[in-house]
This record gives sequence, structure tokens and C-alpha cells, in this order.
Amino acid sequence: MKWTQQRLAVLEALWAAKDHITSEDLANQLASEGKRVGLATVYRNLKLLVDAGLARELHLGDQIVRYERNDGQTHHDHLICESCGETIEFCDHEIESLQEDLAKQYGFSLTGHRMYLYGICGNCRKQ
Amino acid sequence: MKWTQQRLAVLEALWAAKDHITSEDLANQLASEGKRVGLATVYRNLKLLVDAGLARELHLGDQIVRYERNDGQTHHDHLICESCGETIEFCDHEIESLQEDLAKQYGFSLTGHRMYLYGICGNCRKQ
DNA sequence: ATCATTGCAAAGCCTTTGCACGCGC
DNA sequence: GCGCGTGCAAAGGCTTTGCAATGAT
Repeated sequence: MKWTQQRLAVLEALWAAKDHITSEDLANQLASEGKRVGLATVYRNLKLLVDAGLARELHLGDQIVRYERNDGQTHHDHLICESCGETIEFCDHEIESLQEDLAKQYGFSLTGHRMYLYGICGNCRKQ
Repeated sequence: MKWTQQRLAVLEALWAAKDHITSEDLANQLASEGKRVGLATVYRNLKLLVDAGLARELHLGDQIVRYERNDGQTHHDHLICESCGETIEFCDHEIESLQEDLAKQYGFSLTGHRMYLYGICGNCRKQ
């Protein structure tokens, strides 16, 4: 894997993004920084970064694919405000242990999971 | 909402499908039964059925949108075998109650969730 | 009779691919 | 210099839409 400046730029943008980001937004972000990286290259590199374990692909429930950095350690799930779109990342070991139990009941060995909680955040409820 | 024969056909096919089904598969299924329903009509009706609460749209983690019947009562989550694709539906109140707690901790009022557990089923592990 | 619904084909959107050029090693 | 990586534009899937014709009530 060659570390071309485009690939680095994609990685850095992904690392800098506070929220989960779409391919297009990432490309726009790069463009706004004056870095010209073709959209196809963004797509290609996001895929590669996922394969390399440096990024993670998210499907939050709509059809839009988003990416986030993957530092390889912080597994987490998502709590999403349906009103303002704020997303909170969390990790709950108690739930995860129940998931393990449940899979075992069905004879499955668990390899992973995705959990998305949807709700209305405190701020939005006040308005 | 008019109950045209096409709409009924889509609904019936969805009801009959044992597994979660894609728009295209559903269209093929109809075609194989000799019912000629345009693909656009399938798409339009699946959307409408979701709005009407008769169907549910699933995003199992790939980019493929699948549908399942929604009888309005049986909320459930999915346990998916990554090897053979078998999916098991389950509902675990203990996990759901923990989800509620967790949302509350973050000031959210929970409106829903999606949970997908991925693993290898007993059969596939034997092979 | 009226208006929602359909079918078809065209258009849209996002994503991937082919190919010649350029850059990292 | 070699070969991977890039950019561009074209092609690909899947989904939606425009429009005239059809069908449900």
C-alpha cells in the first residue's frame, strides 16, 4: 500500500471528521481545504482503508453509507437523535454480554453486531 | 388507498416470503407466478406499504434494502449467519430494557432501535 | 366520471470501472 | 523503471419520475 498524498488526505480527513461522514462530504471537505482529490479516488481509498482496518463503514438505517475512523480498539454503538441527527457513541458491556448469551442460545457463535438506538435528544425535546 | 390487483399482489408476495426480500426478488417472484407487475410499481408499493405500517424496511448491514411484513405487533431483531445467510428473528426484553436505560442516561427518549447480531450458526460451524 | 395507480422508458443518483498518465518506491 | 495509484469520463446498478393510458370506486 503506497502512501500517496491523496490516500493520506482521505485518511486525515476521516480522522479529523468529528461525525460519521459520507464519501461525498469527505470529498467536499478535501476540496474546501484546497486538496484536489477525485471522487473516484475517495471511494477507492475509503474502501481500502476499511479493508486495512483503518476505517469502518456504517449503515445508520437510511440508505446512506457513512464512514468513521477505526482505531481498532474502540468498538461502539450509536444513539441517534431523529430530530437533529446528533449521534452519540456508546459501549455497554452488559448489553453485549446479553447478546452473547442470546446468540449462544441459538447455537451461534457471535462475530459482531450492530446496534442503533433511535430517539429524541434532550435538546430537541425542549423545543 | 385503492386495492389494485398489483398492490395486493405485492402485499401477498411480501406476506408469503419467509425471508426478508429485496424489491427485485419480489418482482421476480411475482413474475414467476405469472403476475405481471412493473418493477416501478413494486418499488412504489413497497414504499407505500411501509408508510401504511404493513411492511418494514430492513438494512442488514450491506447496501441492500430488504423488506419484511409488519404485522404491527411482533417487533424483533435479527441474528444473521455470516456463512449461510440464515436469519433468526428474536426479541429480548432484557436487552431492550437496558437500551431504554442507556438512552435515558444520555437524556434521550427512545423511539426505536435496530439490532443485528452477526455470527456463525451451528450448522455452518460443523462443516 | 373521477382520480389514484400503472407501465414504460427516461432520468437520477451514487458508485464502480477502463484507460492513459503520473507518482511513489 | 516498474507498477500501483490517480483522474476523468463513461458505464453500471438500483431507484425514482414523467406521462399517457388504465382501472377502482
